[in-house]
Amino acid sequence: MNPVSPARPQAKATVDPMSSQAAGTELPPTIQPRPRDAGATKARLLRAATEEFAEHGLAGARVDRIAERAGANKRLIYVYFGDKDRLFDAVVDDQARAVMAAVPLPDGDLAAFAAARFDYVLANPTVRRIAHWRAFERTEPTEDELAGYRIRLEAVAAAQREGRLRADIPAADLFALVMRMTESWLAAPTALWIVADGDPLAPERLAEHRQALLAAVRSVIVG
Amino acid sequence: MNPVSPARPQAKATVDPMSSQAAGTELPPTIQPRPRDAGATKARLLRAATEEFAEHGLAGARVDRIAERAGANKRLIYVYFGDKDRLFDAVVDDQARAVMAAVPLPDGDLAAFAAARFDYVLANPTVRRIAHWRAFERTEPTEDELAGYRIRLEAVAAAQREGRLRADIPAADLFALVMRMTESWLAAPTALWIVADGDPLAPERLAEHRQALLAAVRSVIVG
DNA sequence: ACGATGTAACTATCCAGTTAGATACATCAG
DNA sequence: CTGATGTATCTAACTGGATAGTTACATCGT
Repeated sequence: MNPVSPARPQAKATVDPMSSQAAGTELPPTIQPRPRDAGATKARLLRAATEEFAEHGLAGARVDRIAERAGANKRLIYVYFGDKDRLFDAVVDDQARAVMAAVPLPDGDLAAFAAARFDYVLANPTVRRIAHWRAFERTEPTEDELAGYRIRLEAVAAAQREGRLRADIPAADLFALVMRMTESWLAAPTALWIVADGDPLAPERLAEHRQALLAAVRSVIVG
Repeated sequence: MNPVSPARPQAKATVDPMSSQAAGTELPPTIQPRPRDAGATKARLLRAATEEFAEHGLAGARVDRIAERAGANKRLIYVYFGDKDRLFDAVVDDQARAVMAAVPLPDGDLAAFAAARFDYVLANPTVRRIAHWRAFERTEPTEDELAGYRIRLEAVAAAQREGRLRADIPAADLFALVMRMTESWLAAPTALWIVADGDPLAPERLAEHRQALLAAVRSVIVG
């Protein structure tokens, strides 16, 4: 690759920001060298990547920006995660696992599920953005994710058999409908938000929508 | 503009692919020069851009690929549309206008609206992808779009006043819910599709979901 | 002294946007 | 009808800046 570049000595002394007896008056003002902690650094990188990917998507995200946000060196991304794509996968898996854990489907109670999911997505906006970008850029769900959906679908089917949920709609369709409904306000087109005047994200407005959402879900699930 | 370029004679003869008495045996084998038609070229570019942006988003789309898909020269994108961003805007506007025209909300009949929207999105997959990418990358709805939503919202509100739609949910919320429901199957996570076995896009399956969707919408809109 | 952790500088590639034309077609002068 | 001239349409090749990924070291903890 780079056959002609034999060492570059003493370059160090000229730029080392740590050397205390540096020539100038420039005593480095409390640049703590940060205690080394691979786990913490990796976690900071994952967090930074989550924000960056949420904002810009896979293609729009910049590896340099991720390193900067994490206050870590770019190289570490390649050490810990491999490359940009696998970092994205790591972020996606992490987010998917977090939602699955935070929003269960107790006893196939889709109304409770809808409420929990609305609250979670409201509190964690990145989840929705990551999920959507993932759906477009890449596919390949993880085994964890499949298992999560399998459990939820079985819970819905059981509740249908026991008459607690309407049975004239397939379990998957019913679940997909309700899941989608939970995002209807937060994912609504900007134009709709503008036309429906008032701040769409004001706490009272969100509370009002939450009630509307739950009323609608209740209507759907009983038939 | 071009102060130092006085005429440019006979350069032509050296490369003219049309000159029938060209030296070599290389008779250009039916490379039709394509009749010049600015409108058609522009339309081909817009169509190609729509596909490219739908597949890759704004950041992921490649201007060179768009030109190639259109069978046109890259330069023409800059002549006709300005730059990549404005080409994206053109695509978004075009798609938004198309959906607005194709999916009306007659008399605030949300069930009919849901059916029409489901059918349209099914037949035009790019619309959904473009809309989603737009929501993330850029905002700024057009005046046409605002007007479209205003009309639809008023139709819903009117139907609510006349008792044809439930009135305990704000018009905007009800509309957002129904609109979102129409995409629940097509936008469902891959994992859900896999877990609910069978081909999710098979005609019979789609017909089944369509029925489920309409049943659910009917439940929602009456209360 | 050795592996794990960290850093700055570098490179090869890609890609949006530009330059400098070339070709088709219309119109008009002779 | 004929060639000259202007204009809209189209093209290949280039450029400068950005960006993913690498190299060659440095330093810490043990």
